[in-house]
Amino acid sequence: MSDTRETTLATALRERGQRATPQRLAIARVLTDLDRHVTAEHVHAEVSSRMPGVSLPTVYATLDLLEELGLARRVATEGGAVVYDPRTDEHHHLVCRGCGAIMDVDAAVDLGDLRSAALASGFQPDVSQVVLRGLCAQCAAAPALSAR
Amino acid sequence: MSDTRETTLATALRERGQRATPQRLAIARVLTDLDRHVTAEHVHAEVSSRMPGVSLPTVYATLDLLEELGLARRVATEGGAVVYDPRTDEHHHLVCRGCGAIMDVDAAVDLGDLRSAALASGFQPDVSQVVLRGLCAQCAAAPALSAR
DNA sequence: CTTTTTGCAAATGATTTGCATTAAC
DNA sequence: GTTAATGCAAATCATTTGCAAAAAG
Repeated sequence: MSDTRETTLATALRERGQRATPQRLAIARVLTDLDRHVTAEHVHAEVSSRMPGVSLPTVYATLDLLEELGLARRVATEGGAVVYDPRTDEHHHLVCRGCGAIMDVDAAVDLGDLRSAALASGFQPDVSQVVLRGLCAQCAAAPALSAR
Repeated sequence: MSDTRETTLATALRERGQRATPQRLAIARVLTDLDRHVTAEHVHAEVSSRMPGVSLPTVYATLDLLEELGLARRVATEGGAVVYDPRTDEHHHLVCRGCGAIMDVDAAVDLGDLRSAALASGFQPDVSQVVLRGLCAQCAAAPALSAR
């Protein structure tokens, strides 16, 4: 099944006139294997253990590419941290202001009115993203740890 | 009325054992005067024209402080840009993937289910934020300009 | 063969930090 | 007088860029 996935990526790349390099396939696989929110450094560390020599610039470029292809989503927290999310289905995020953890939430949010308002102003929305900031269970229980 | 606002800020600061310095008051005033999404550099430029000598680190520190006090909101776009928003009422954002512009949208979004799901997992949400990515009217009209 | 992609090293740019001086309270 | 806040310069950190060498198609 991972072969299928890789073939899919390889095909998608070739259709765009781009090349299915082993680095790109490895990075894509790492992203789905880790299956959580990861930074570029994170991906680099993991891919390096599997395929030594892959450079950080290549990781950044490939993550951008995967986002363009819709195989990953870039998530920015208000804190400024940027992570990549292997889940591409519509879901939302909780960001803890204490420890910075980012968690998925599966709950439906009706953005109909918002999209209508956007369209009315001439804006053409594609992706949407909802972020709830607050305290995660651990940080709420131990407020001292999250004090500045 | 701006005096009232400054007094409010000064009072809030003193209650926290912090000092109402002229720099802080000036930065807060600049934020409300500009009344749009601004970067720290932006604020620095404007405050410098009114009160030469204010340093960038002070601007950063003060913007953090204002956010803590609930007088400004930090908004991070997936592109990585960080801006401060003087509006503290609940509203949402449109981010153009062509030119990077950030616009406000006033439309109600019912986050009830999302908040419930968050609470159910032990997370205590406070601020919420919805971001819609897409193309603004200008970038949609002139796609060549936003091509990579 | 041709063109893209890579890795390296260096550049960039935003934000933060250390520390002595200054200013609030 | 005490303590917090400022300005400066330097440090840090993530991300991007230029370019020659390597690899994909």
